[in-house]
Amino acid sequence: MKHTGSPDAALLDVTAPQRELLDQVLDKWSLQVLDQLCGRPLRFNELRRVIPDVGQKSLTATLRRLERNGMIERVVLAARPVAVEYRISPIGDSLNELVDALLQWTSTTLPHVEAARERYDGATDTEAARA
Amino acid sequence: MKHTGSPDAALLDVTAPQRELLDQVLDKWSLQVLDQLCGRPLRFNELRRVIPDVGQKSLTATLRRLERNGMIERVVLAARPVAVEYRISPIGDSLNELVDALLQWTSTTLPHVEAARERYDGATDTEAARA
DNA sequence: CCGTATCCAGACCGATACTG
DNA sequence: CAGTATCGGTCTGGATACGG
Repeated sequence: MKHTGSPDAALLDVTAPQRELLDQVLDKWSLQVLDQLCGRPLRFNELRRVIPDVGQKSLTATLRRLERNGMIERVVLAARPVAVEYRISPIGDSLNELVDALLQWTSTTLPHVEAARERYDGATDTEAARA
Repeated sequence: MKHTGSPDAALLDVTAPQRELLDQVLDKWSLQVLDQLCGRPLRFNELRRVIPDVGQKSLTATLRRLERNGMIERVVLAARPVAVEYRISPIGDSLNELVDALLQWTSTTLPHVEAARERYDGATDTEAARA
C-alpha cells in the first residue's frame, strides 16, 4: 500500500486527452449506466427506471457520450414502435473493473474518512465558537 | 479482462456515501493536487504554480475538501509571515494508486477511444448531410 | 504569504412540450 | 418508445479586491 512517485503529472493536466477521457466517463451518471449495463443490455426507459432521479436529457447526453467514446453500443431493434437497446462494449467492461476497485476502496476507507470529517468539523466548530 | 456482475448497484446511487466520497475526491483539481503531493509536501503558492490554471478559490476549496476527508494534512509552519504546508496522508496515498491504475487505463485504451470517436462523428456527419 | 468575501458570466439540469 | 427543442432557475468557478 505504498505509492511511489507520480507516473506522469502531465497526464493529469486539464488539457491532456487522458484527463478529458476520464471526465467524460467517470461522471455521476456514466458510472451508473455502465454498472447497470454490465451483464445484460437494457432499453432507454428501462435505464430511466433503474437509475433513480435521472432525467431524459441527462440520460440521453450520457448515453451519447458513452457511445461516442466506445464504452457502449446502441442497437436499434426491428420492432414497432422503435425499440433501442444499449449494451456495454469490451472497453466499457474493462472500465467497470476499475470502477469496482474504486468502489471497494471507498467501502474500506469510508470509516476512516468519516472519522476524519468529524475531527475536521469539530475543530472548525470550536474555532468558530471562539470568534 | 472480464467483468462479471456489478458488486452492488446501490453503492453507485447518487445518495450513497461511497458515491459522495468519490465525487469529493475524483474531481478535476483533486487528482492533480493528490498527484503533486505524493512524495514531497508543497506550500499553497507552490501548488498554484505547479498546477496550471487553478485559481485561488478553487485551490482553497479543493484543499479544504481533501483535508476534511482525510486525504491530506494541513501543517502551519512557524515562520514569518505565515507558511503553510500540505502533505499527503496514507489514505490519500492509497487513493493515488488507484488513480494511477485509471491513468494507465486511459493511456492504453485511448487509441481505441479515438477510433470510436472518429467512427461516431463520421456516422453522425453523413447522417446530418443527408438531411 | 495565505487566504476570505464578493460579484458576475456561463455551464448545467430539470421541467415541459413536441416529433417520428 | 425514444428521443429533440426550448426555457428558466441553480450552481459552479473565474476575476477582483481586501484582510490576518
